[in-house]
Amino acid sequence: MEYNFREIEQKWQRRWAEDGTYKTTEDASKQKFYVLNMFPYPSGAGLHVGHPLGYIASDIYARAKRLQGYNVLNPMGYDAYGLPAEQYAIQTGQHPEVTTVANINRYREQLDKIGFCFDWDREVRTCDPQYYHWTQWAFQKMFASYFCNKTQKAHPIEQLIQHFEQQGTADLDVAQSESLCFTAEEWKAMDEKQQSDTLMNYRIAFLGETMVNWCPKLGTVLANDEVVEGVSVRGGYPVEQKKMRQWCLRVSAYAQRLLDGLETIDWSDSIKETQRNWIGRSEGAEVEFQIADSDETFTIFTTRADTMFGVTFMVLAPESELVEKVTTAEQKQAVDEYIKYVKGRTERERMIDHKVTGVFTGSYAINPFTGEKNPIWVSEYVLAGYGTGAIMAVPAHDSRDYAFAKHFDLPIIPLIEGADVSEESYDAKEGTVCNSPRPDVKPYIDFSLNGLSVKEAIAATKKYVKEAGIGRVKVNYRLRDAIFSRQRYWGEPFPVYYKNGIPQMIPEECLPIELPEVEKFLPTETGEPPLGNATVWAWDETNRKIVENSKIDNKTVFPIELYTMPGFAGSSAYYLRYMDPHNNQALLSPEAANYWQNVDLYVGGTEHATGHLIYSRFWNKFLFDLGISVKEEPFQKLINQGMIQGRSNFVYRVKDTNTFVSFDKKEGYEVTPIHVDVNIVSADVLDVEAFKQWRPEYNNAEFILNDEGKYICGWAVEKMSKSMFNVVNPDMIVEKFGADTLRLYEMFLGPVEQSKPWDTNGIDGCHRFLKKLWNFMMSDTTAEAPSKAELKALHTLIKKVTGDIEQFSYNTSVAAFMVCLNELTKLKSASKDVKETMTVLLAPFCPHLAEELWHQLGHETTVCDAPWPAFNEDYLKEDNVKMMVAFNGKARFPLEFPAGITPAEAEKAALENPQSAKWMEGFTVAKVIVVPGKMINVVLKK
RNA sequence: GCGCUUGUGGCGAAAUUGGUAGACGCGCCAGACUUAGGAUCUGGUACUUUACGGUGUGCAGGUUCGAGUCCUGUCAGGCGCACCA
Repeated sequence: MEYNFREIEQKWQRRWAEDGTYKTTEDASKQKFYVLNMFPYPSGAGLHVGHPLGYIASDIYARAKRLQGYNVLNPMGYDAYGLPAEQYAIQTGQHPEVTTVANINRYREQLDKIGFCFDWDREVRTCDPQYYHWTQWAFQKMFASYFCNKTQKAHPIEQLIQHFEQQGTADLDVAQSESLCFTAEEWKAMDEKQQSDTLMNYRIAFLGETMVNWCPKLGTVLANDEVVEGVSVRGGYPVEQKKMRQWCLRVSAYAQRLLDGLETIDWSDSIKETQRNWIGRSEGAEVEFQIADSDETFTIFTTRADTMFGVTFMVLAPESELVEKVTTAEQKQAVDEYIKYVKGRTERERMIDHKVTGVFTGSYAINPFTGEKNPIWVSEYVLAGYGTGAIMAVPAHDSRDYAFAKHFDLPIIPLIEGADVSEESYDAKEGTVCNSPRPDVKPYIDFSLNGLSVKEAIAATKKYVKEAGIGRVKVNYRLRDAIFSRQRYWGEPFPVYYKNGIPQMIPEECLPIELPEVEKFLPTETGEPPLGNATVWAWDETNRKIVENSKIDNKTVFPIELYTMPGFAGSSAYYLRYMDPHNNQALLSPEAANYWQNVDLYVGGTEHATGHLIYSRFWNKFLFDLGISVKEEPFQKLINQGMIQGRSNFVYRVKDTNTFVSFDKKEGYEVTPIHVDVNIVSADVLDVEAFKQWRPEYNNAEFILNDEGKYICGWAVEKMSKSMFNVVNPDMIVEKFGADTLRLYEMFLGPVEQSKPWDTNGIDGCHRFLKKLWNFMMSDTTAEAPSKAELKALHTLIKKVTGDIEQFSYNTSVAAFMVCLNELTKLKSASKDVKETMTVLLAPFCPHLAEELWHQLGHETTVCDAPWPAFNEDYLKEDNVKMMVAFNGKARFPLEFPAGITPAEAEKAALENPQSAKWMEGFTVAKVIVVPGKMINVVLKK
């Protein structure tokens, strides 16, 4: 009987769907295991062979875990809100929902053909009101919370209000946009609007006036991770900085917890490091400087408190509010011109060339350690958004300050013994401090750092600064608050309306607020976001429902927020929703949360390292503070699958002709390489007839073939994309070889984590293996107990596959299957036990085939519920052991010993062997090292 | 510049604690069966050498009886961050 994969795969896919084989329910008698893939954005192009790589790996893992007795949750869904559908809508008028649903259906069809064990009953779509109900709900909870630095967690905003009523801002240690100072009386005296504005300074979801990445071409703001090198990730359009009133999430409040949490999770070092980088913790000190001839002071942040004696000037960020205050009348014109120049420079220009520019303000600051007057400058190299937007410059020990000092001819004072700063600054944090204070200068204060190491000096200075009351120890983070509004249509609407300019939350019971219909998906003529086109988008406060805009009277009917939420809103807590996807009373029930806890294994690409994976962790921590999520970290183990690149093929057109020359004959011709569809090329040999049909202009193409009469194509590894004609579609592979072959081959290609080019050529080997396996399994079966040799081959496989499952080393598992099958075929094995065990081991990799074989072997139940085979070490033990006898580390000859021989006996036998005499001639034996089961090394001396 | 990561045949790649480098597959070579082969099966295949042998895991050192693996330095590719004080 032939291996008819089409019939087998169709049959079992249908049966699994009918029987609900992969439906998962909470089962307290079993240990849970939650496997999750990053859910896809359903793009119009459909899946290519690269997309399922991670899904296959996690599917194998999920299936193996189920066989090992776990209750496995393996859901799938769609990140359905996104820009491409909206752009398509703008161009064609097609509603994004229509496009999205069509794309989802196509994805589902393609996914179904590969035989995943997803529980589709738990599918979620971020654009479904039943789903975004809880996105809106979480936003409202963040609005109603603030973050306390002492408890390091979120609390209800009412607690903060109470604090204000009792003592104003006294004794307050909370996450905030800016440091405010008012008394309880002042708080009580505020009107409603003032109180609302004040609370925005503390809420976790808040309305803030911030500099945003504005993309004029897309007509929306973008998050930092959506902008690369000054252009948008999607579309590559220029992005500029603009001050706007936006919804923001106070992600920065969680910076320390986001950092600490990394220690508890099982992620790759590189991705953890990327996150640490992104969070950017730096420990330092804030020090206050008095402005000379003025009552004003200002604060700088430094990580090099030890360099206080080397400060020769101060620098303010051009955006700093201090600039105006300190600029003298004589310098005003120069400063204004400079500010104008900086504003004219785009973010991109500033990033590309680091020009040394700046201007003197005319004022001086008094160094609290030396008493010297340091000139205050303004320069674009100081960033307004980090620290205090002001620095003390120590040119001897900071390369940027050094460049600035050299350019403007400012003094440079070295502070480390032996540091040569004539050519460049000495930035290293090591060495012995000197010149602090300088020996030739009368000390200004009774404090010296001379003779200390840099580390000691930093600590000593911090201590002094704190005690003298001129500053404080401070930790700064690079992590910014997330901008949470987008000026788009296709996203979650905010459950917010505006009552006399004060944002109000739509009552929780009225959620979800559904996305309104609009005529046009573009911004309105007045520049409002697309939701400004909606005609039914007003909140009737008394009747608690959405009504026509025409009814807005700002007494009982109010306008609703026109912004929508960004892409990461819906993807931040989707893993929680899978636990209880149909619950319309809560995001999820406490029962579901307690059973499934968090994701045990998360699989996805590295591109989300600083976006989704930060936002999700933040979101989960917030829900954890609320007691909704039961684990502090959402994803315990993370595997990042590599990208599959395309392997493009080229034909070579001879210049000015319609003649194409074979790759191996093109020497001597002037040719233009042209991308050719890889689907009409097999093993780099072009299907000439198909090529003629491919494009009308090639109908009459002529070919210069090679000596074998073939047209050979050139090739290159490139990104898999339509324009390169190198997209390989999984459906085509499934059609030709079957899903099980595709699954096996994708794993056999190499380590899951590694990026690699797709090469259809190698797939034959995997397909051949399955055919051979089929023939072996379908041959006559006996009930006889397997022989020793059979058991050895089998248990070698059990050991290898069981170990590989945990390691994600599936390429070596496939190789082990091949070796095992070869062994068993040679042994003419026909034992039913052996066949059954192999079938179970195969089930995670090739579920359709395994299921068919399982039933052919006489089982009625699904192979998914079979027990995972137990490994027995005894079967691997040999009667005889071959050990290599080596002299001075060089392997010379193998020698056979009975199993269980002692090292001493082996040593004796090796030395007495006649073959050894030849090597030992003229030498004496210095020592003998026996590596049991492997090697006997005889160390010789002259 | 800083951080992470990877360098092994013609190709994709294997190699528990240092212990016969190159498993397995592709490709290639030879053979078998075939009217035929882009089917199937068998054997071979790191390089070099007629052979004995010699050389081999980016490069240069080191530790060791023994190094792909450990240490030091260095080069190259990939990724991330980047005027963060």
